[in-house]
Amino acid sequence: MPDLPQPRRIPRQSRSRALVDSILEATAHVLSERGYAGTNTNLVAERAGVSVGSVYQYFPNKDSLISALHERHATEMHAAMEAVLAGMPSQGLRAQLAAIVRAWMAAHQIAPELHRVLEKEFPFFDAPPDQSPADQSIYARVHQLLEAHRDGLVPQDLSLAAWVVLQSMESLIHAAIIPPGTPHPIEKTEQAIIDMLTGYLHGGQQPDSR
Amino acid sequence: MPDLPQPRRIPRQSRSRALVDSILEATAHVLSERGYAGTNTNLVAERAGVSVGSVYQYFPNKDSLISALHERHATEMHAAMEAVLAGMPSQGLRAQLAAIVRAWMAAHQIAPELHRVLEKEFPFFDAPPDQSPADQSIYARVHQLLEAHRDGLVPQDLSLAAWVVLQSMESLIHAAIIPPGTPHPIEKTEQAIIDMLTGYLHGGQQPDSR
Amino acid sequence: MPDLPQPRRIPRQSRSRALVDSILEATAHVLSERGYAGTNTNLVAERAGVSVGSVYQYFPNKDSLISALHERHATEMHAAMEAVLAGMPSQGLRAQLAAIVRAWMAAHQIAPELHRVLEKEFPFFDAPPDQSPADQSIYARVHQLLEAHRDGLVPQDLSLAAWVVLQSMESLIHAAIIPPGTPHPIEKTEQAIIDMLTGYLHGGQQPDSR
Amino acid sequence: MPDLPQPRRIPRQSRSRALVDSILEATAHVLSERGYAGTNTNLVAERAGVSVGSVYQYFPNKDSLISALHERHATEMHAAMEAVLAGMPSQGLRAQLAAIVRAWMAAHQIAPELHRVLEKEFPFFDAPPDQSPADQSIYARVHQLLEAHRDGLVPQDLSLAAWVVLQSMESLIHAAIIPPGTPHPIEKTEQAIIDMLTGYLHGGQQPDSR
DNA sequence: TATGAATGAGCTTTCATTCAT
DNA sequence: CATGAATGAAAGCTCATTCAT
Repeated sequence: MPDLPQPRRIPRQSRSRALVDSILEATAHVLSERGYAGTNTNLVAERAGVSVGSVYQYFPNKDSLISALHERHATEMHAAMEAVLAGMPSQGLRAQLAAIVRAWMAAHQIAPELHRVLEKEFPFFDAPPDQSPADQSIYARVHQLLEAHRDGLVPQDLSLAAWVVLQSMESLIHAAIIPPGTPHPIEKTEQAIIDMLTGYLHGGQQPDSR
Repeated sequence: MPDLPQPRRIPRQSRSRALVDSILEATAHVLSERGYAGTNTNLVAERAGVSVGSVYQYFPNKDSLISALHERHATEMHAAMEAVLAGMPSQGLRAQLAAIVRAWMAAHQIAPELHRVLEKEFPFFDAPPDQSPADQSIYARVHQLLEAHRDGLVPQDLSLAAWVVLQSMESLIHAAIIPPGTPHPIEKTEQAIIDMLTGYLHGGQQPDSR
Repeated sequence: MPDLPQPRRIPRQSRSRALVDSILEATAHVLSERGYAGTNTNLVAERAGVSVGSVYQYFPNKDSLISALHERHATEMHAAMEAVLAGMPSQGLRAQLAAIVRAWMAAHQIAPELHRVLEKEFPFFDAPPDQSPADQSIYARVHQLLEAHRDGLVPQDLSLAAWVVLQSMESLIHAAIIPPGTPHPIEKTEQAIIDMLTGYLHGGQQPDSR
Repeated sequence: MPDLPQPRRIPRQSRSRALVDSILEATAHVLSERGYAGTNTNLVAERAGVSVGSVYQYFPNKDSLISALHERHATEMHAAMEAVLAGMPSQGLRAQLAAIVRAWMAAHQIAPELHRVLEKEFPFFDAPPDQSPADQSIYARVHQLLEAHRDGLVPQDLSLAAWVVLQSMESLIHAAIIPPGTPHPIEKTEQAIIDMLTGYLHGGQQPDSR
């Protein structure tokens, strides 16, 4: 399990691209429906309508499938974030964070079972999650966001603040969405997440905040 | 697999108790060193110095080992929390939360690898985490803590607030400690976690918060 | 599997006798309800209300349990035969065979599932069935019966005839009773068995033999 | 375990066919030499010169191996019966039954140990023997035989008669051949079986039937 | 004698991975 | 490149049997 989940060959031809996509799609399906323990490469191949051999043409091993799925998810989250921010260029940090939280919550609600598997079962592959390019981009973007509003922030170490914001945002969203999910109304939970982030970032300078 | 974590027989004699403990200890060791995928019942038995049969005398299956380990961890965290709070009866909420965070951080630093496996690889058994009695106790205690300081709190729904506080506290601690851990100094991270919780609970009512 | 199913010690004390009986009874129950594959010594011991160790006090191994059960059954069948014949001292062979068939059919109908297991799963232990004392007695009695009516018999080799009669009688009764049993009414089947035996033994000389 | 005997995939290519055959052959060998208890899938695979995986490619589980063997045997017996009858189109029932008995006796003498296992150890899988297509065909053929000679028969219910004839014929042949076998000369036993069947069917009114 | 915790060989079955076609 | 039959290591779990108490 030491080799990194790098696709064996970078597929550029559209046919290969489609193949990779359908394999990934199949992986997501099987993973959602049967969990990690119930997922195996033959099943994925069958579901994708290709042979096992073809799966191994593009993915060095079973775990790389999940790795790729995780990266795809991170990429989608990054895109969602960019899309949302592009639509609200010069607004306040609170509004921007709120928009991100809402967008991510919405995105996760589409396939909660898959995200459960991805979140709960993925990390155990030795792949350090921070190696993911998409994760890096997300981090960078949040960092940039904080810098843009540096003046109003309580935390001074923006790297640390970005890390804290991202970690708690992600884990709260996951906890809220992933089965069994929040015991509370989803909108209230969403608001609480936003409040928490804002409280941290803007938190203390208010004189009445004891 | 829905009703696992019940030991096959309730061990009352000290010999049985010791056996169960050594099996659990062995599980923790093997899990830490080899991860879930590399852990198997024969290995655990060997490490515990007993036969596989004995393992199955007390645990219905492999997963129940991890279940039990998880419960043990939750129980320890609950105890740590109680111990810390007992030593500071009538202090402010911030101080109390800070104490809990520090105690838990310290506790997790003892066997970070084990916690990585427990946190990251355990949840994939369908066992809903909320079924755990120890987890319930922890939640109840935090809820009680918030109630005792209800007057100074911004969030009004204390159930929700307890859920948010617990989720973010736990996930941030895990993210900080579990390999690869924070890229930031541990004390600063710790402080940031405390700030976040306090910011949420005491923080953001300010309309001018931009 | 080479050692013969001889009880370790011949129990003479009444307490031992009762123990052996309850173990045998438990074996019969478990065997009936779960089949050979589902039967194990611990289950039998539990059902009998004794410890496994006690089972091994009286039976050298698992198979000897079934052996003993088989022997018990054969003994019962022998007794039933003797009882029936004792009540009809000087009647015709046909009537006597008919009485035996009816008695055995009735006896087998009490616990068909157990007999299924006994008949179908027992023979596979290397114990040669003819070693059984009770089986020997049954054979001897049938042989004696034929001798008593030697004059009216077509077959001249009475040893062979006794073997044929016993084999077909037993197998037809088993086939009739053991699930799924005959597809025909039990009385008609019973009559057919009697007809077959009589047809063989009396062959053709009786014009009234229908 | 109710619907076993279906091979996982229907082998059409000659290579697969050969594989299935060699696995079955290996099963027969191992079963003959070591009995059911001593038979395991790894042994079968080894003997067949294939890997365990290949065994499971064509047979869903261990028991289905024996199921298949049983069906193969029934098919062979059916074929033997047809072959024999084809060679004696318009002869008397007695002659035809005699021919079948002789053919089956001969067939069983080839691998008595295997038949012992098949007959004695097989039925304990819940597979109802009557489900077997080959068994059905055999029954149908015997029924047809009786119908063709209906006029000379004492039994009027031909279904019942066919059942009785088949049951006793098979069980007597098995008892004669399967170790430890008859204590009587094989030819005399064979003749006795034929006499029994004829005695039942013709009731003995034929004075020439000795 | 009775107990039942402990043993551990051994079995069935799965599935990631390969490679001849 | 694609295929999918074949591989075989490996793992979970059972249960007949023992023996210290």
